Amino acid sequence: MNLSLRTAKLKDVADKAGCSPATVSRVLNDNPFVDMDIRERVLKAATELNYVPHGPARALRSTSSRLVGAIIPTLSHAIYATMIDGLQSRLSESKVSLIINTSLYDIAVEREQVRVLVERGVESIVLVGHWHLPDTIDMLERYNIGYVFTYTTNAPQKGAAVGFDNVKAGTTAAKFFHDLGHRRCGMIAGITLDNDRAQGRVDGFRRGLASYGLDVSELPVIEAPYKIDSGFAAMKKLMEDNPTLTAVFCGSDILAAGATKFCSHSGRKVPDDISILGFDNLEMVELTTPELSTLEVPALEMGRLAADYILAPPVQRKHIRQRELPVRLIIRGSTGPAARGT
Amino acid sequence: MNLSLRTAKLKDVADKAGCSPATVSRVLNDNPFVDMDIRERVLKAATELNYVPHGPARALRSTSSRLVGAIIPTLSHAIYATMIDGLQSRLSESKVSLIINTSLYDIAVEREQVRVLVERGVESIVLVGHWHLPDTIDMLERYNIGYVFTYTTNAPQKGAAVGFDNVKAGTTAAKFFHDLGHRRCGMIAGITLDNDRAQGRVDGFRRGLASYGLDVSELPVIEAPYKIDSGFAAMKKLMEDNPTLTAVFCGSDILAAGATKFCSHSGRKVPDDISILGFDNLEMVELTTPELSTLEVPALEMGRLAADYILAPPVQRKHIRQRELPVRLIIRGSTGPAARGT
DNA sequence: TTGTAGGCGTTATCAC
DNA sequence: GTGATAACGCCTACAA
Repeated sequence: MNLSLRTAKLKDVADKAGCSPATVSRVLNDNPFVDMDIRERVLKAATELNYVPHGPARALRSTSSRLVGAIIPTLSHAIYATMIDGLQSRLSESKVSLIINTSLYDIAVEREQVRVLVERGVESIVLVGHWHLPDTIDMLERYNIGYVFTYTTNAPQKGAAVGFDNVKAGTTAAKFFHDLGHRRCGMIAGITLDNDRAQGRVDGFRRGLASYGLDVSELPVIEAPYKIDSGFAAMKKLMEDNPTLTAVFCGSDILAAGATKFCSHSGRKVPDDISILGFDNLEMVELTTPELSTLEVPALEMGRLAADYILAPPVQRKHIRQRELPVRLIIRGSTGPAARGT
Repeated sequence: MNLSLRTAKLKDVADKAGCSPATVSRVLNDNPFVDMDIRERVLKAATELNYVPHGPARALRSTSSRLVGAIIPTLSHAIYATMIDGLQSRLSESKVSLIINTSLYDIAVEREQVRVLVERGVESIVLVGHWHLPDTIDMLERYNIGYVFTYTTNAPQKGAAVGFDNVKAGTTAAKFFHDLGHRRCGMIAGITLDNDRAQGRVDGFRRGLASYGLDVSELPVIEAPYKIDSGFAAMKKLMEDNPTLTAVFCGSDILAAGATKFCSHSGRKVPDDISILGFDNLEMVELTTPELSTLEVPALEMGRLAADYILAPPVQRKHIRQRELPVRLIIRGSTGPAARGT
C-alpha cells in the first residue's frame, strides 16, 4: 500500500523514470524531441505514481491556462443552460475547463464577474449579447483576453460574435403575422433593461409592422420577466387594455406558454381568437394546448461554435469573427390566420 | 493614456504605494496588522494601476485555490442546471469560482472529469448521487479534496450528502397511489444504469406497493431517457402491454409530461382513466393538461446547501455531513382516485 | 507594524 | 535529445 503523505510531483516522476524534470515536462506536453523509450518510462512512472499535473503552477509558468470563462444571465433558463452545455462539452474535448458565472441580467454585476474571471487567469470569456459596460470591454482588452458575444451578431472591435440577429427575428415575426392577415398585434417582451436581445426583438417587430404601413406608434408592448406566471399576467393585462388584438408575439416561449394558459383560462381560443408566437423553441413548446409556434434559437450550436472560435488558432479566428446562425420559424398550432372581418 | 504593455503586478503596487510587496499582500488578504494609512495608500495604488491579483500564482503559493468543481450528468436538464445555479451563486458570494463538467450519466466519464478537476486544483467537488467508481473516491481522498454528494442522502465515509431519499420518495408515490385506491400501477423510470436516483425511485415504489400486499413480481417498469418523446413512447408501450393500469409513476416530470401527452392523443382521460404522477416539480408541470401532480425536488436549495457545506470551516462541517431535504408531494390535476370497479 | 528572502510546481532558455 | 537553471507572481516565516 503506497499511502504516501504527499502527492507525486513532476520531480518524483523524473526520479522514478531516471531522467530530469525537464524531460518529464516535455513528455507531458507532447514535445516530439524525446526518445521513444524514455517517453514510455516517464509515462509508466507517472501512472504508477498517480501523478496529476498541477494546473495553477502550469498556468503561472506557461502562458496558457486552458481556462475559459462564461457569464450568462442565469442558469435557471434552459436557453442559457443549453448553450453552456454545448460550450462546456466542446471545450472539454480539448482539455479546456469552463468557469461559469451568472449576472442576473445586470451588466454591472457582469463587470464584476469579468474581473473575477480575469483574476482566475482565463484565456477567453463568453458573454451574452452586445450591451456591456465600457469598463468590461476595457478590462478584457487590457488583459488581452479573447471574448465572444453570443445571442447576437453584433461583433465587437476585437472580439467575435456567434449568434443570431434579434432585430431580424422580430421582423420575421411581424411578417409572419402580417402574411396571416393580422393587423392588430401586440407583444410581450422580456425585460429590456440591460438586455439587447429583448430590445432587439421589440425593435424588429415594430420595424417590421411599420414596413407594412401599420401604425406602430401605440404598439402594445408589455415587458415581463421570463416566468410562466408573468406571461400569464402580462397577457391578461394586454388583452384587457387591447381587447381587439388578434396576434401576440412573445419574447420567449416561457412567456408564450403563460399567455396561452391565460387564453385557455379566459375562454379565448388559440389560434382562432388570437395567435401566439413564442421564441426559443424550448422543450416546453409541445406541452401547451395548442403547441406553440415559435422562432428557434440554436442554443446548443451557439455554445459549440463559441467553443470552436475560442479553440481556433488566432490566425483562423478572423475567418469566424462573425457567425450568424439562422432563426427558423417553426409553425405549430398556436398561430393561424386572422379571423375574417376583424 | 496609460497604455502599459504589461499588467500591474503586486510589486508594482508596492512601488507605487511606497511599501514592500509583503505589506501589499497583507492588505489584499485582509491581514489586520497593517496601519490604516498604509492600507489606504495600497488600495489606492491598486485601483489606479488596475491591479488584478493572479489567481494561479496565489493557488500555487498558498494552499487555497478558491476553486470548486461540480460534475453533473448534463446541463440540458433543468433539475441539474437549477442546482448548479444555486451552487454557483452562493459560492460566488464568497469569491469562490465554480468549474463545471458533465458526465452524460456515465460514471467512467465522471472519473475522468474528477481527474481534470483535481488537476485544476479545486478544493472541493460536488457530485450527483452516490454511485461512483472506487477510483473516483480514491482520487478524491488521495488529494484530500472535499466532496459532496447531491440528490441523495447516502453520505460517503469522508464526504457529505445534501439531498433527499429517492427510495423514500418512491415509497411516498406508492402510498399516494394506494390511498387513492389504485391497485394496478406501473412506472416509467429514468435509465437506471449508473443512476442510483432512478434506481432508488424504482426500488422505493416497488417496496411501497409490496408493503400493501400487492404482487410486484411483475410490476411493469419501463426505462426511458429524460425526453418528452421518450415519455410518450414509453407510455404507449406501457399501456399496450398493460391495458388495465390505473396509475403510472414517472421518474421525472419530463417523462410524465410525455405520458400525459400520449394519453390525450390516445383518448385516455387523465386522471379519470389513469393517474400520472411526476417527479421534480419542474416549471413545465403547469403546462400540461391537466397539470401534473408531482414530487418536488428542491434543486436550488440543494445547490445552496452544498455550497454552504463547502464554505463551512472544517470544524462545522461535521454537523452538516448529512442533510436530508423533504420531498413534498404536490397534488395537481393529473392524479385522482381509481375508478370504481376496476 | 513592516521588510527580506525563499520557495510553491512547472516550463522556457540555455548549454551540452 | 537531454539536463541545469532561472523565472512565473505571490505568500509567509522570520527577522527587524
